[in-house]
Amino acid sequence: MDTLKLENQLCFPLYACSKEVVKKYHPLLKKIDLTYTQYITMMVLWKQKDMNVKSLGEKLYLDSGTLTPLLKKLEKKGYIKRTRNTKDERNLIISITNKGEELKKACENIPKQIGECIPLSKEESITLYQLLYKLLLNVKKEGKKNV
Amino acid sequence: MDTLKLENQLCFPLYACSKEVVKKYHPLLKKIDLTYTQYITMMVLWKQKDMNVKSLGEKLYLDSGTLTPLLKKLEKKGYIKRTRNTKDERNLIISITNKGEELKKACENIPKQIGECIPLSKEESITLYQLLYKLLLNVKKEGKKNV
DNA sequence: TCATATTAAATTGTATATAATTTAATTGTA
DNA sequence: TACAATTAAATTATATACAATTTAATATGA
Repeated sequence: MDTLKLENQLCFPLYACSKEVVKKYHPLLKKIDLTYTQYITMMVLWKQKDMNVKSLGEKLYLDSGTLTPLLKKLEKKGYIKRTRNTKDERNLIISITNKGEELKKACENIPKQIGECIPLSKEESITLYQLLYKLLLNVKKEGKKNV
Repeated sequence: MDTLKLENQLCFPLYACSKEVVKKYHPLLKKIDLTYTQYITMMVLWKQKDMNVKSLGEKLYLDSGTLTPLLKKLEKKGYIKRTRNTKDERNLIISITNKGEELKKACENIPKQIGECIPLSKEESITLYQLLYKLLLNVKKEGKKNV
């Protein structure tokens, strides 16, 4: 078996799937002027109102190189505030604004609309979800070992 | 259930997993001065020696906006040639060079090394692979319907 | 034929991503 | 207390991604 064929890779459908599914979000998110990355950032903040950039990055698997410009955009749109922690000025605290809270209402139908695009049964979706998290959490852990 | 929680999304672990796994390729590909996207492009060309940009893009789920600069880089490295189809000058034919063929040898151990980073059993990997392709092929089809 | 439509790449503009480096603040310790 | 080490963001450099537009070539049909 040729291990260097695209069809024999596990990584490629992962990579392609991710892009195709994220693409499905674009027309829905465009209406509220959010990108996918901005959307998942807001999702974290809808649950936890305050958070520094590092914790946000750990949840989202993103680093400050991606988050710094993204958070400045969200601040400009009025959804978040960026303030230094007075106890430790190294930490930038991201906090959600009222306008940011309200944005959640405009997003309420998105998961259902995306769900309708996913051509998998409920059982298949659950299996996929579990396998992805198993992979994600353990690959991540391995990565940290090397640091 | 709050559908707008990161933990309740199927898309997020897909997005995060894809990035984390692709990241595992970087140290391996760095040795041969390839990026992941360049690597999967070469993978297609190792199997099929000649191909226009459109077909390549369909296989890789990438458009000319991504491929044009990428292919120019691969040409500069000497792994491919870019020539216009004389029968139809709109088509740019991408063909692999001898140097490009030889590159395959240097990549032979990569799939095994990546495989060792994937914390899934053989059965789990197969299940994941099948679910991803089921998702990929049908989401893609739906996308095309709208064109 | 010749204007129109279609097609394939390339280009443009915007937004990620990430490795590596830098800056500034804080911690730990000799 | 100094001062090295560590930490958190920001910055820099490079490479994707992709929607939308443009350009050039080809196909189509009145």
